[in-house]
Amino acid sequence: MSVVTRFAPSPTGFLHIGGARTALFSYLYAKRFGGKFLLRIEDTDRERSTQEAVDAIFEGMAWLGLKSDFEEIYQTQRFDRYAAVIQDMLAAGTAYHCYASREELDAMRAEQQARKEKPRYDGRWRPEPGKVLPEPPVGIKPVVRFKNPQDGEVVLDDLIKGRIVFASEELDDLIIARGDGVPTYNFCVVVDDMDMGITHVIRGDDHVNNTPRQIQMIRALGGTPPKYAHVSMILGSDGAKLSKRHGALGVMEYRAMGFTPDAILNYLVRLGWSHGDQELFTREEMIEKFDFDHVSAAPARFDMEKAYWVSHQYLKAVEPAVIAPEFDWHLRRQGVDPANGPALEDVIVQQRERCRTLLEMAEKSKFFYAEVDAYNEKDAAKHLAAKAKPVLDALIDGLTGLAHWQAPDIHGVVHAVAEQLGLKLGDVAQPIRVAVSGAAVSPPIDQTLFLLGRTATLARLAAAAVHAAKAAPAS
RNA sequence: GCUCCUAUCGUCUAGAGGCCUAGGACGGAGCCCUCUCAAGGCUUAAACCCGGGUUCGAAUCCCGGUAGGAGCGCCA
Repeated sequence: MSVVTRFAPSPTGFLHIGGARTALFSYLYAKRFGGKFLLRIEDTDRERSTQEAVDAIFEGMAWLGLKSDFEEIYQTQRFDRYAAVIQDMLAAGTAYHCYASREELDAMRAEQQARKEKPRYDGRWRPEPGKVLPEPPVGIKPVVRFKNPQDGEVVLDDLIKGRIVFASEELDDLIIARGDGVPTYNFCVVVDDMDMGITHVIRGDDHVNNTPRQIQMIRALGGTPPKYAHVSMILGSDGAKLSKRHGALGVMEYRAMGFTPDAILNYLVRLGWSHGDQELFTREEMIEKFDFDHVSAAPARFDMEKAYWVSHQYLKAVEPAVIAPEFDWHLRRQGVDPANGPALEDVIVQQRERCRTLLEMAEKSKFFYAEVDAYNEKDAAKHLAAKAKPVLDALIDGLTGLAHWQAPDIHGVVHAVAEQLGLKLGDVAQPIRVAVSGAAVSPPIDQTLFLLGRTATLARLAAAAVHAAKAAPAS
């Protein structure tokens, strides 16, 4: 049987990092076995579901490159099917009407908690042989409850957590259709997973306690339960649960931070999963090697430092052309036009070993595409003081006459100036850096000038010379 | 409260009874290299939650604590 997995978010917010990891695991597992992966929108709660959230989820999945093998499915478009199944269950006696009001149920739960019991439905409308049910009150629309078998136990052989056994009597009769007829989550999931031939349900471990009831429903419907893998959640770096108030970020925010999709995926796949000592995986390797045997059952903390390291490894390893579009996106976001300067690929090659993210790279590369509007104060004070004037003049002189604007030739001029003035290379290179980039950090100076081009270089050196001439003599 | 889950360096993890003097990676510290920042190379500190068992032998198996977490809706 071919593997079919699904990612089934409810559209109540952006695609967060934990959801992205669950989606990734589902995707990888399906691909590993040549199966299918599908995306299903669980939007039965119309109060909380929004179109913006649906769009945000699609956007996040698309950016990560986790493509569904089918057209997206919306539960709200399957109401007819759910209604038919509920009718069947009512007819078969595996579900029943319950007329208890919300107030009645609230009171029941309050009493149970006062008695230090687990709050649960007490079965007051559950039909049993020989039991006399109350007369249905008029004017009340009943909910439909699943009649959960109360004998024996339900065994869940979880691919990550191992065997978990639940006593059936712990499972109360959950509502599968509201008073207005709208079906509920636990029921829709069961019907959908059966209808769609889902073989492996991979989801957050906040669902383990739902699983035995879902298994019971599947059995009541005559189906065979799929395999389950409950993935632990991701914690913040302080070990606290990630929430909207506390550090929970949508995947698109990681884009804004300068991560590439592959880097995020690589970081996430190693969060809770391992393959020996291997840290870096291409997408193909992830697919080839991912398995649940090595997924940790314990929650893991999101470590930004390690994520940055993974990001850096990707920037250094990947073909520059692959990340050029994303780099372009960041430069434009920084307000510069990438057309006004050297080819992005060339800049990437020079910058990537000193940048952990594309955001950082864009910030450090702006000067290639826009004028330097202000010098870093400290750097200018140090390197563009009066004593820099002769250095800059000599450089302008040497570079103006340069026959070929190539890195080795530029390198030659810089060395010659240093020698001629009896200075160390750094004493020449640093004033140039500040002059052309505005600050004292840049790629190797010959590469920097080569990429910047002769015209811009000379103009910026000249401006710096003016600045140095006006500067107070070095103390 | 009840049910369920989890527990190895600060963090992510390797570990399937002897290969463990507990390995790798991030981060930290130090040194080397160096035109800046990096990158790179080398070195280094750092962990089996506690207590009982089982066994010739336990990080690994069992039991009990402890500490975290999840769930207990006409939410998903």
